[in-house]
Amino acid sequence: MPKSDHRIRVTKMLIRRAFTELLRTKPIQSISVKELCETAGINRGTFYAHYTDIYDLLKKMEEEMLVDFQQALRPLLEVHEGGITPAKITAGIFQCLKENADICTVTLGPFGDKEFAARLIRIGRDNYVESYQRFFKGATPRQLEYYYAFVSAGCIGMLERWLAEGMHTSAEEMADMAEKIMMYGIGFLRGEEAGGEVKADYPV
Amino acid sequence: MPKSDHRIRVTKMLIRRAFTELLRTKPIQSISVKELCETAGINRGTFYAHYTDIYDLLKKMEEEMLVDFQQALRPLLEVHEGGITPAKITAGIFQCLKENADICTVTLGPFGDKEFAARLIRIGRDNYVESYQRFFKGATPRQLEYYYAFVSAGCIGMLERWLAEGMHTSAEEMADMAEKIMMYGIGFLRGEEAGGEVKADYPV
DNA sequence: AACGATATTCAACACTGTGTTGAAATACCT
DNA sequence: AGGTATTTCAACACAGTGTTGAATATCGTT
Repeated sequence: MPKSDHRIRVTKMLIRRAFTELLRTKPIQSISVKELCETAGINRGTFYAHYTDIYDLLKKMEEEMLVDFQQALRPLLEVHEGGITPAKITAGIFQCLKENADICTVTLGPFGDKEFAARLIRIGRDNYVESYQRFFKGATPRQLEYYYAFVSAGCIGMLERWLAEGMHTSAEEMADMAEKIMMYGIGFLRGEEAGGEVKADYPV
Repeated sequence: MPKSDHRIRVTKMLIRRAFTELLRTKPIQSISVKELCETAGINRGTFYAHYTDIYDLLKKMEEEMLVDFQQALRPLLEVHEGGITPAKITAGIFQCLKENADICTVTLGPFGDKEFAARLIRIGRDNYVESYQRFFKGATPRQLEYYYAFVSAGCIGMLERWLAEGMHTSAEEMADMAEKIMMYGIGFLRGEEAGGEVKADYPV
């Protein structure tokens, strides 16, 4: 039982390549199935054999990326109490995004899909929030909500800028910056490394 | 010379009302001009007399919102050195968004437009970045870039959550939270009000 | 109130893209 | 090499697009 026919893989590869190529020049809403198939060099009927429409294609591509994303995070999260710092987790995230740059530059780019970013955020959410909650009992749930809304969107914003600039900075350095901004806010710009209490109290 | 015919205003109002109504139920990409005109109760030809397509309509609605946005910010920015705190500016921003909730819930919502959020960010950018640069000479330009990318996206993220929750929190409180997160990072959750040096050194 | 000007309606048009069909051709895997 | 699965191809009905011109309704002004 051939899990994946060679022809199918080729077809899907052609479709996806053509799709990302088109997305570099125009927003998704003005890409038609017809045009996509012509640039991919495949028959239109073949497209419909695999996807229902353009947005279905996008969704499935994102899906596969998110599987990678989850897999990249899992080993980091499993140890959890075994000396893994939040910085390392964050670095792992950036690294994973870097490895999937071709898709991410599109889905996180100016013509990208908001929902995709939202899902990236949601994946991180459950892992981070509970750690926070344990260590900041004084904070109200609403404050926690908004803090997470802020920093998650903030990380996405950094990621977008990073991708837009060709990812010259290393994943580790990006993670380090993100971590520090989350920890110290604007203190980050003052090279505030030894934050004292705040850092010490943060879950390891 | 009548600057705006009464009929035109009525037509545009009907179109926009129908548009936001439809956007509450389905993503923009599956709204056709035909359907829009039917729910608006106007002729399809009339739509094309004012807009070229659905996205043109969205763009023009966003445009008007951004004019409001700019106007709401200008008085705050003009004084600039006269005792206006960043907190007040931020509160003004949240207030403006709240007044344009009908459009913003759409353009910043899950089916919304990334470019719109990006433009909101860009408007704030020029005003904030130079203030930062003046006071944080130790920071590299890249650090400034990424710090701004982080906090601007962070604010948008908070805004989105705020809109999604029906804006029950006051604009002032939102601004206060945003401000503190930007200043103290996670220290915000520990009720860190008297940040000492950091706050004192921050531009007024 | 009546005017010219302007906006909207309406029906019709050609056109593009959609999504599906069945049969033929092609490539796959064992 | 053979049976199977995939792709191709032409054709189809269908829905939405964007534009047209003439008729109608509404406007601002005198």
